[in-house]
Amino acid sequence: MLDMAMFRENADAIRADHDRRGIPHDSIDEVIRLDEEWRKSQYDVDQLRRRRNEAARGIAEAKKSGDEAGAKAIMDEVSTIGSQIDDLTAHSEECLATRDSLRMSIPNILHEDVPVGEDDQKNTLHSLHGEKAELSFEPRNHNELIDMNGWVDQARGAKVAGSRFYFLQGDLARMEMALQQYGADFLIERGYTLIQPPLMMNREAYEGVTDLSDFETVMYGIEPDKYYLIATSEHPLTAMRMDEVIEPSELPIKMVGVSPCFRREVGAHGLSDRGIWRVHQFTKVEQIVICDPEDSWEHHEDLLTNAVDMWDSLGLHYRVVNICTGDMGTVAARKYDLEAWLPGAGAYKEVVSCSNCTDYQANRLRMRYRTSDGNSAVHTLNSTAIATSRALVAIMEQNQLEDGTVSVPEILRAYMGGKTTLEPVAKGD
RNA sequence: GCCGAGGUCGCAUAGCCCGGUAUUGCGCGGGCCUGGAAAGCCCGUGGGAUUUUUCCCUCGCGAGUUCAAAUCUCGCCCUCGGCGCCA
Repeated sequence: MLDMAMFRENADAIRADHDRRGIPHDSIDEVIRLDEEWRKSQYDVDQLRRRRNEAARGIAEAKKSGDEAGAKAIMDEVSTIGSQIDDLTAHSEECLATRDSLRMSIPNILHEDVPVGEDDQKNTLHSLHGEKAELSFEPRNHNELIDMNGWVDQARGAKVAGSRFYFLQGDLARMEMALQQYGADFLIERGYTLIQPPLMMNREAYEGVTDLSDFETVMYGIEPDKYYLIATSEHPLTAMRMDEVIEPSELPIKMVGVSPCFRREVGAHGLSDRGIWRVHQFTKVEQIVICDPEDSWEHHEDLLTNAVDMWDSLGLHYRVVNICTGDMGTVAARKYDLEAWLPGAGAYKEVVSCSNCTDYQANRLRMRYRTSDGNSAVHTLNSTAIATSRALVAIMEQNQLEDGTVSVPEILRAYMGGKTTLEPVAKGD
């Protein structure tokens, strides 16, 4: 959510940003109008309250000096002021609530270097890492590999839960755990604190970190307890300091979260999504930074560097893209994606997303730090390190051998008892 | 789940019984003092509006009683302690 000061003092900057995104200004103008109306009616409410407070002091004064008749006179005079205040307050509060729910839907101000374009086709190449392996055979896609090796049981996942749920089995499950462990260790060594968050959040905290439409399309709600299953550990880790004033000496706060992630994936269908590429549940190792606004662009580059170093260390081929205006979403001011090469699919596909959300989440969360000039919103950043399901797909497709087995990236072998190849699950009998 | 005690400004604390302007300490910022510093003293320290001077809000959340609620009443949330259950 943008700071209200931005609408009052620099609305043209928001309008210019909407122009770059190709969206109309209506909401901005409406926020400004509602703000003016709120200020006007709130002023009237304040004046009435002022009269009430003065009367209350007068009554107290009169009673103290034993002037019961005087006290009674003032009481009669202001007997209806309470209901007047109630009426006016209702209107004032309505303006404020409407203003802010509209403000919640207005996206963050983009960084000036974000390329302009209407959809993901206009994302620009930032860098290319590793190279496409020359295979002497026709590559299989990961869906074929998991089937022929028995690494994922999709049919039974659907039976006990629903479509896009799955049982991860054998060596692939073991590598999934190795990826979690490796990803966490990698970031712990770079000074990040390992955090295992709650897997459910309440509505208020959740509204602080995400686009409101996500409640319909992304998050699972838990009834009757009114909790939401987290879609990523970014959400609880970022909301962790909600309603707090952070001492500057604590900044930057660097955390690595490891957790299961739950996503409804409403509306996602299609051949390209078969297998475990797009599923309702996976594990993710996530980087989170909460910092001084001065430093956030530097931290954004650091997060990207961490992701790049980690994916390089896995020996994978991928590219980094600079996300364009039309592909950006509401919360981030700038975003890089890592897209891994999938030879079976013949395409680069998203495996990491690295965002600077500037003060957008912090404003919603009322998350500030102390400055010599009052309290001020912090900046929040997040980046995937490893989303295990997608990393597994990238490793399977890039490291596949002619017989359908998969070589284990060297760096992971120590986490898998020295295993060098993923082998088929033994057919039970 | 049951019983008890709690939740007050960044932290800590007083006020609650008996309704009438949010207390004090620490921390932090500014000023005075100093060759410089420490100490000491003074001012400030949450959110909002504003005609820049003042006003309004804020004592876990919400409702009620009242001219007036941190204070009284009811409901809820959370924390701590004890008991019960339990991987």
